[in-house]
Amino acid sequence: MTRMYDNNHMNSYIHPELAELLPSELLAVCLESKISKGARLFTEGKTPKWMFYVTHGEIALIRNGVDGETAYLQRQRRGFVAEASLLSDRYHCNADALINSSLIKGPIPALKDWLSKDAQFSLRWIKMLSAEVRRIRMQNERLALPTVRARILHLLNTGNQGTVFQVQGSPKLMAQELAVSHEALYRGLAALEKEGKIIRQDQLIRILD
Amino acid sequence: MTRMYDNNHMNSYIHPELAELLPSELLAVCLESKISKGARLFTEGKTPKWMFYVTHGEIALIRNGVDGETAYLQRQRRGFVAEASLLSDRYHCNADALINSSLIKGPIPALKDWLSKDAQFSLRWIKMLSAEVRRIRMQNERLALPTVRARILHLLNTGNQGTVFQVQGSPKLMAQELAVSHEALYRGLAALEKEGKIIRQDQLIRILD
DNA sequence: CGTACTTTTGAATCGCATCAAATCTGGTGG
DNA sequence: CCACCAGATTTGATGCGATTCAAAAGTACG
Repeated sequence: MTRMYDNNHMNSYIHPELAELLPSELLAVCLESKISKGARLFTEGKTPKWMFYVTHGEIALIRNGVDGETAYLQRQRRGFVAEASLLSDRYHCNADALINSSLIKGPIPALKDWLSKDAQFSLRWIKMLSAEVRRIRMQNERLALPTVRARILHLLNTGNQGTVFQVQGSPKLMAQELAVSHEALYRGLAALEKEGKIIRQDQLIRILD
Repeated sequence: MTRMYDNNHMNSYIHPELAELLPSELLAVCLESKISKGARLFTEGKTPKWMFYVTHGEIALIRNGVDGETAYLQRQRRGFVAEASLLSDRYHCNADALINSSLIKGPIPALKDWLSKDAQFSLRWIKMLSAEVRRIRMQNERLALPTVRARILHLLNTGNQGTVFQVQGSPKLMAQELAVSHEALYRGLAALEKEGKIIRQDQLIRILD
C-alpha cells in the first residue's frame, strides 16, 4: 500500500508542458516514478528534495487540523505539486496519493541552480506561479459564495471556457472541491438540470443559455 | 472621489520589503502615488502598465458576477497587488481602493526587463509568489470549513504566530474575509470569549490555552 | 453473483443569513 | 461643550438551506 515503484528516466515527448517549461538539461535529470494509492509523497517539515509533476492520478496537499480531521489544501490531477515549496527549506504540508499515480520528479538543487542562472527559465517559472495564484484566487472567490447553487454556477462559468464543463474525477470529488456535501451537490445539479440550465451526460455538463 | 493624487519618486528607506526585493536601479524608477477611496486602480482586460505595492490603506481585487454583485478576490493592506499579472497581457480583474491609500508603483516593462536579465531578482520574485500561493491556499482551506466557529479558529491559529491575533482593519472586514455575515462573526467571537478561549481587547484577540 | 462504491431521495436538525432594532462610538459642526 | 449623525457593535427573531443520518437504487468489478 505504501510502496514506491521504481524510478526511470522520463520520456520527454509525452509531457509538452514540462518540456516547454524546463531547460532540456534539467529535463534530462528528471525521473519518472509511481506512487500507490494512500502513500505519502512528502511530509510537512521535511526539507524539499524533489519537485513533483503529476502526469496521471491524483495527489492531494493535506494538513491535519487540531482535531485530527484532514483538510485539503490542493488537489492535483495533472500539474505541479509543491511548486510553492521550491525555495522553501521545508514542506508546509503533507502530500498523499488519493489514487495510484504517475509522477515526474526533478531534483530541487538542480532546479534552484538553473533558476539562478537561467533568467528565461525563471521567467517561465514566474509565469507558471502567477497562473497558479490566479487559479487559487478564483477558487477562493468560489468558496466565499454562500450557497451550493452559487458555487456550482461559479465553477461552471469559470472552471472551463465554453459551454461544456468536464467533471474532474467524480462528482464526489467535485463536491469536496466546492466544500459541500455530495448530497447537496447532487441535489444542486439535479435542480439546475430541472430548470433547464444544464444537461448532464456522464462526465460532461452542458451549460445552456 | 476618483481623483488620483500626484506622483513622486519614492523614498526607499521606508519600505524595507521592497528595498530587499527590487534591484536598486528598479527601485529608483518606482513612484509613490495615492488613490482616493472608491477610485479604481486598474480595470479588467486592460494591459498592465504598473505593478502596485500598497503601503497604507486598502486595495481590493474585485470581479463582478453575472448578477452584478461584487466578489472580492483579494484584499491588500500592505503588499503587492496584481503581482500575478506581471507577465500577463491583461488584468484579470478590477482593483478598487476601499479607503484612501498610498501606493508605490513600478513600471512593468522595466520590471520584466530586470527579471529577464537578473536571475537573482527573479529568484526573489519567485520566493514572493510562492509565499503568496501558500497564503491563498491557507485562505482556501479556511473557507472550506463549514462553520463560522471553525473559520474563526482557523484564522486565529494560522493567521498569526503566537498567542495574539491582530484584527486587520475592522471586525466587519474580518467577517468579509471569512465570508460570513458580520453578525455571525460577532456572535462567534462572543461565544469563544464566553468559553474562555479568547479575550478581546480592541484590535487584539488574545488566544488562551 | 456478491461486494464495494456511487448516486439518489427522504427526513430531521442545526447553523447561518437576513431583517430588525437598540446601543454604542467617533467625528462634525453649531 | 453639546447636539447630531453615520457607522460600528450587539442582541433578538425568523426562515431557509445545508449538513447529517438513513436507506434505497444503480453501477463497476472481480
